Amino acid sequence: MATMKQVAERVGVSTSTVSHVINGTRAVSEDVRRRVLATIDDMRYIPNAMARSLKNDKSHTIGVSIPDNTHPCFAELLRGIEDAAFEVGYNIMLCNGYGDARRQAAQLRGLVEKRIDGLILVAGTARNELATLLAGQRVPIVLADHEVPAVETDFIGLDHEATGYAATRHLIELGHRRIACVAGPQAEPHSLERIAGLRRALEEEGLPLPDAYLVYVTPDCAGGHDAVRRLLALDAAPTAVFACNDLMALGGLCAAAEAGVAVPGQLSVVGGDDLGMGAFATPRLSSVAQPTHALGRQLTGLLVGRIRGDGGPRRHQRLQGRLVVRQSTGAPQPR
Amino acid sequence: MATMKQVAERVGVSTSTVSHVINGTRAVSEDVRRRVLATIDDMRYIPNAMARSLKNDKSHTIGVSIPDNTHPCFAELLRGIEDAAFEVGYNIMLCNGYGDARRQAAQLRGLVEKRIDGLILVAGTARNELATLLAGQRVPIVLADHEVPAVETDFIGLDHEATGYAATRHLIELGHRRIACVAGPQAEPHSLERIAGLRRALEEEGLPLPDAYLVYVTPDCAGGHDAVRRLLALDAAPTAVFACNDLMALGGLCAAAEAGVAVPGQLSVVGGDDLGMGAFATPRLSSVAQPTHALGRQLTGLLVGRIRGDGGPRRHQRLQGRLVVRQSTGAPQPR
DNA sequence: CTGTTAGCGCCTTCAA
DNA sequence: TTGAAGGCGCTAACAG
Repeated sequence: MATMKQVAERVGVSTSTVSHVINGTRAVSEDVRRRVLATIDDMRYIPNAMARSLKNDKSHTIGVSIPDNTHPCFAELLRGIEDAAFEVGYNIMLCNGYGDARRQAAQLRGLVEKRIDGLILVAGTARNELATLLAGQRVPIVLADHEVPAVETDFIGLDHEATGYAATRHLIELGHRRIACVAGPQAEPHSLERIAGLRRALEEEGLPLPDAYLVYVTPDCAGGHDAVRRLLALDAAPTAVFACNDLMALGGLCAAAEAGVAVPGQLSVVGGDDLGMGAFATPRLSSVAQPTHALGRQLTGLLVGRIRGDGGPRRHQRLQGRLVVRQSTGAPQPR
Repeated sequence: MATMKQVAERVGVSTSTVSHVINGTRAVSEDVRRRVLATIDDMRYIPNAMARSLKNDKSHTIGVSIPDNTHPCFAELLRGIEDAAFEVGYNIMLCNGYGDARRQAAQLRGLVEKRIDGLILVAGTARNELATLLAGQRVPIVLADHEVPAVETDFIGLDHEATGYAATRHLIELGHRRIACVAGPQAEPHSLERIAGLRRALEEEGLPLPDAYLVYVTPDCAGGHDAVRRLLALDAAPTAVFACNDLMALGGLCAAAEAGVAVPGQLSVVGGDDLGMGAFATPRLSSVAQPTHALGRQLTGLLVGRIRGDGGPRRHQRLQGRLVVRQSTGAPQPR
C-alpha cells in the first residue's frame, strides 16, 4: 500500500507538502497541488488513519458494548448509533457481551487498547462487575439505558417505569381488574422498572397483584408463551396481561391461541417495545413504542460532544415511550 | 494515559525491556519482570494498539458492511461474525449501507483508511457499483451471501435456490397445485434465486406460475401483508403461498387472518428464514431454516485465514437450509 | 540478561 | 511557497 513518502518522492516534493495538500492546511502552488493530487489518484494512495491517530491522539472510533445485537431492541439502538456516528465521521466497534462480565471486560480492555475515543455502554446484567473496570479510565463513557451504580457519568435511557404505568393504565381504563404481568428474569433492571410502573397503576386503583399474577421467565417468545400458558391455567385467570417486552407478548399471543382463548375477547395482551413485527401479529399487538433509534442518536451526539471537550453538567435523562393501541387489547367480556 | 516510556523510566529500565515483558518475547530476569508488571498495574498502563499496528501493519480489526443490522437475518449474521472474531482476537467495525452505493463507498473508504485487516461484505442491492471501488485494494475481502460479478474473491452464502425448491416441494407434496409466491423487490438477488427454486419445483410437476401469482413487494411484514391480501382477492386464489422471507410470511399470516381465511385450512404459508419469532406466530410458521450464524462464523474463519496468509484456491460455497414444518402448512381443503 | 537505535506513516513547528 | 527534522508509542534488530 502506497505511503505518503512514496507519493512525495514520485512528485519530487517533501512529505510535508503532500500532507498539506491532503489536509488543505497551508497554501500550496496550484501546479504542485495538481500534480500531487494526480499522483495520489494514480498510486491509489489512501492515508493511514492509524498513523494520523498516533499523532493527534484521536481514533475517530467509538466502542459500543451491548448484550446482544440480535435482540430487536438492541439492533435498533445500534442502528441509531451507527447512523449518527457515520454522520459525524466516526466508526463504531461492536461488542456483544451476552451478559457475561468476563467476556465484556475482555472486550472493553481490547477497545481501550485500540484507543477508542469513547464508549457507549449497555451494561446488561453484568453491570456491577464493570464498575471497577471502568473506573480510572480516561475514556468518555455514556451509559445507555442501564445505570451502573458506581459509575458516575452521562446516562440516557428509556422510561421503563412510565412504560409499565402507561400499559397498565390502558388496561385499567378498558375495565380490567384482573391484570397479570409477564416479566423477564428477576435480575433484569428493565423488567423491575416496568413492574414498578405496573404496581403504581394498580395501587392507584387499589387493585391487587397476586403472586401468581407475576411470572418471571426468559425474556423471549418461548418465555412469554410459557408464562401465559401458566396464567391461563389458573383458577382465577387474569383478563389482561402486560408483557414487559414484545417478544414475550408475541409468545403470549401464541399461547392464548393454542389454548383457544380469544384475544382480546377473553384476554387482552399489551407489550412494551413496539417491535415492527408486533404490528402484524395476529391479532395486531398493542404496545408501548420506545424511541430506541432516537436514543441511539442522542447517545452518540452526547458522546461525541464529550469527546470534543464539551464540559457541561452530567446528563441524566429518560426518553418517553408512547402507547400504541391496536387489536390485542379490549374491554373484558362480561360472563 | 500512561505510555511504555513512562513505565520504563519509573522502573529504571529501557522501553524494550518493558516491551519484552509485556509480549513475553525474550527472557527477562524474574526481579525486573516482577517490578515491571507491578508498575504497569500501578500506573494502569494499557498498551497502545495503534502504535503497535503501525509497526507490524496489522490492526486486528475487520470491517463488516451489511445493508441493515436491524434486519433479523443480518443481525444473526453479524452475531456469528462477532462471536468468531472475538474468539480469535479480532474486533469488528460495523457499517450499515442501506443499499446506498454512495454511503457504502464512503464507509469502505473510511475502513481502508483505518487499515482494517480484511472485510466481510454483504453487498446488498448496490453490489455492482462497488466493484470498481474494491478492485485494486490489497485488503482481503470475503463476500457474504451476495456475489459481486466483477470481484473475484472468496464467497460463502446460502443456497437460496435450494431453499425455494425445498419450500415449494413441501407444498406440492401436501397436494397443492395453485401455489403463489411473495417475493421481495425485483432487483434483489436473493428473491430471484428463491423464485428460481420455486420455478424448478413447479416445472418438475408441470404446474404453472401465472403472473398474478408472483407478486413483488417490499421485503417486510407490510409487504407480505399487502401481497397476500391481493392474492386472496384473486378470482382463482392460490391454496398455498411461498414467501421468500419470514417477515413477509408473517405479514401474510396477518392478512389471511384479517380476511377470515384459515391457515392452513384454506391457505398454506411457508417462509424462508426461520426467524425465532416465526415459531410463535399464529399459527406457528413453517419455514426453511438458514444457518445464518454458522455462515457468519465461517466467513470470519475464512477471512482471518486469508489475513494470516492462507493461500489455497478461491472458495465458493453455499450453505444448505433445512425445512422446518410447523402449523402454517397443510393439505389443501377439498371444496 | 539488557540497552541503543532505527524506523512504522503521518503531522507540525521552525527555518528558509 | 517549500523542506528538514522531531516525535506520537511501540517493536525489533543489533550490540553489549
